[in-house]
Amino acid sequence: MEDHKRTTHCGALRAGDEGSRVTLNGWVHRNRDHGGVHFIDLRDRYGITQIVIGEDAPEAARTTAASLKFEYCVAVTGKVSKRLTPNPKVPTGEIEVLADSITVLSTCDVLPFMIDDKCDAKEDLRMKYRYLDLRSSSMQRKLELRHKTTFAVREYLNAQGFLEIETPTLIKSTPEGARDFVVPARLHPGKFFALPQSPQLFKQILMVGGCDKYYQIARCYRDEDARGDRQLEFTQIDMEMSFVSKDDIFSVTEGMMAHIFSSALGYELPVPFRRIPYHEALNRFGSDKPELRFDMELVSFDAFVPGCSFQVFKSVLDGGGTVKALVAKGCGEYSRKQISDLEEVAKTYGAKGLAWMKVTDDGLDGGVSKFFTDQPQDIIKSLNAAPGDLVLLVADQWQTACTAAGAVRLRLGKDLSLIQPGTFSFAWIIDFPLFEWNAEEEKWDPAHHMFTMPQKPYLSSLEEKPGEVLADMYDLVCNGYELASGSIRVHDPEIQKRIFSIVGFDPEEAKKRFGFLLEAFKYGPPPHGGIAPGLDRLVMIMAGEESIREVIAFPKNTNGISPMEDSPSVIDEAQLKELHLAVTAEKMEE
RNA sequence: GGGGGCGUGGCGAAGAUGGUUAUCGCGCCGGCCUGUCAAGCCGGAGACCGCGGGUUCAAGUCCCGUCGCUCCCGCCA
Repeated sequence: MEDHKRTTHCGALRAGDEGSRVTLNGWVHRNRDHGGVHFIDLRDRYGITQIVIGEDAPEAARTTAASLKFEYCVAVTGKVSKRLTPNPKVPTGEIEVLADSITVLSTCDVLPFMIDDKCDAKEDLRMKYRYLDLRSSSMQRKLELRHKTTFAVREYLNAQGFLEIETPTLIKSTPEGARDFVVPARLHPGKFFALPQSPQLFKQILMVGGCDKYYQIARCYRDEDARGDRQLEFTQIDMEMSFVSKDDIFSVTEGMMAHIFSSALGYELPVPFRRIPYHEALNRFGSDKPELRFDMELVSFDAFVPGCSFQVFKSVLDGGGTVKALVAKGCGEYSRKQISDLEEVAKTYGAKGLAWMKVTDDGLDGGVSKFFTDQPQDIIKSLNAAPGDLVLLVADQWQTACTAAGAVRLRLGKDLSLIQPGTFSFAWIIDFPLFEWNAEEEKWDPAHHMFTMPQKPYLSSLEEKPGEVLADMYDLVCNGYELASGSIRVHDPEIQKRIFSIVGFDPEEAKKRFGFLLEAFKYGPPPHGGIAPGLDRLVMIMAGEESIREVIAFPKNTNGISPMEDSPSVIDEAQLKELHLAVTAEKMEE
C-alpha cells in the first residue's frame, strides 16, 4: 500500500488545487468509456472525484481503465486539472484528475444491487449485503449523524459534570417487564446470566455509590417482537442524577436535546418543551405519545348523547364509557370505502366501529345523523365544524375510545398531508398513573416499574385509591414517538414496602430478585431520578427515517434474524455439553 | 398468538375478465464511440413466475396449504 497511499480524499479537491499531483483511493462508482477518452467517478466516504484517462495517458493506465468494473477498489495518481465543462451538481465538479497511473487494489463480483442513494433493493437483500449498502452516501450520512449525536451527548453531559460509567452486561435475571435474553454460565451448571433490559438497577446503585451524575451509552436487550421502531438490541442514552427533582431532569434533557440538534443537524430546538398530562394527552390526541405537528384534536361528544335517540351511544355512556369525536376538515366527500378504511383503523385498536356524519349547509347528513335531528346546529358549533367536514365518532370505554380515535386522527393526518416533514415537535408527558388495574388477575400492577416514586400529595393515601395515584414519572415524546422515559425513584424502604404490598409482590420474592438494591438502600441512599432517551429512535427521527434499522449499522430484521451472518444459529453438541444444556426444540435445522 | 401487503431473469417493476414466443428499465456479455457526468448507439445471454398440492383442455393469473420479507394489533415494567 505504501506506493499507492492516498494524499487526499475524493471529496476534497477544488479549483484552487489545479496543477497539484495527487493520489486517490476509492471505489469505481461510475465508469464511462468513450473509446478515446475514459471517465471514472471515484468514490470514497467523502465524495466523488472524476478521473480522466485521455488518449495521451500511459498505455498501462489506459489498459487498466478499460478493465475496470463497478466497485473495483483502486488507487489513482495524476494531476488535478480544471474541467472544460464543470459539473455544478457535485462539490468537486470544477476539477478532474488526469490519471497517469491506475492500480487495482481489489476486484469486485457482479453486484447484487447498485450502490446508489436511491437504492431500490428490498430491505432483506440490503441486510444480507450490508457492507455494500453501507457504501451508499445516504447510509454514510446516517452513520455520521449517529456519530455526531453520541459525540454531542458526551460533549454536553461531560460539560455538565456527568461521569460516563459502564455497567455489566452479564447480570442477574429479574423477570419483570420484558423477557430476558439469557446466557448459560459454564462454570455454574444450570445457572444463567441475563443481558440487561436496561442498566436500571445498576445506575440506581451508582447513586448510592455517590456517583451523583451518571450516564452511559448503553446497549439494552429485550426478547420481544420487533417493530419498525423496536429491535431486540438497542441503545439508550442512560442517565441518572442524585438530589434532583423532575424539573432538574427536564432541563438537563432539554439542554442535551437542544445541543444535539444544534450540533448534529444545525437545527435550533425551542426549549423548554411543553408539558402535557397523560390524561390530557389521551383526551386530546388519543395517545400517550402524541404526534403534535398537526391539530385535529379529539373532542368529547358525551353532552349530545342524552338528547339523542342512538341507543348504541347511550348504552356506552351508561356503561361508564365515552364518545369521542374527530372533525376531518374538508373530508365531507369521503366515499363509503374511505370511511370504512378509517373504521378498520379504529377496529384495530379495539373499537367496535366508527360512526360518521357529514356536515352540510343544512346541518348533518348521512351516517348516524338521523339520531341527532334535534340538535344539529349545537353539535356543529360545539365541534367547531363547517360544511364540507366529516365528523367521526368512537364510542367505547375511555381508553379504547381515545386510542382508537387517536389512531384515526394519525391516519388522517398522514392521508391529508397535515404533517410538515423535517420539523420536530417535542413534549413531556407527565402525571402518569402509578398503578394500573389488571382485570385478568384482579390486582394492581405497576404502570412503569416498582421503583417509581408516587407524587407527594398521594403519599399518605396510596392504599386507599391506588388507581388515582399519580407517579413522578415522565416520557419525552417527539413526532409521535416515545423518545425517552424516566422517573424519580423510590429511595425510602418504607414507601417501597407499601408499593410492593399494593401490587401483591411478596417481600421474600422481592428480596430474591432485588435484594441487592434493597440492601443498598439501607445505607444512606440519596434521593435520585433519571431518564433514558432511545438513541436509535432519536437518530431515526433526526434522519427523517421511519425505521430504526436505517440508523443501525448491522440491524436484525423483524423476525430477530440477521440475514448477513445468519444468526441466531444452532451450536454443536460439544458446545451444548460444555454448557450443561440440552435442546428440546421440535424444530432444529442446520 | 392474530390481521393486512408483497414474493415474476442478478436488481426493481408490468403482466383486466385463465389462452399459446412472459414485457420493460437497470445490471451482465460482445462491439462501436475523444468530453461524459444516470453518457450514447448496435447486438446478445439470462426466468422451472417463492415452494407444494388442487381445479381446468389450458394457471404467473383461480383455490388450498406452506415458507420468506414487511407493516400493524397483542407483547415491549
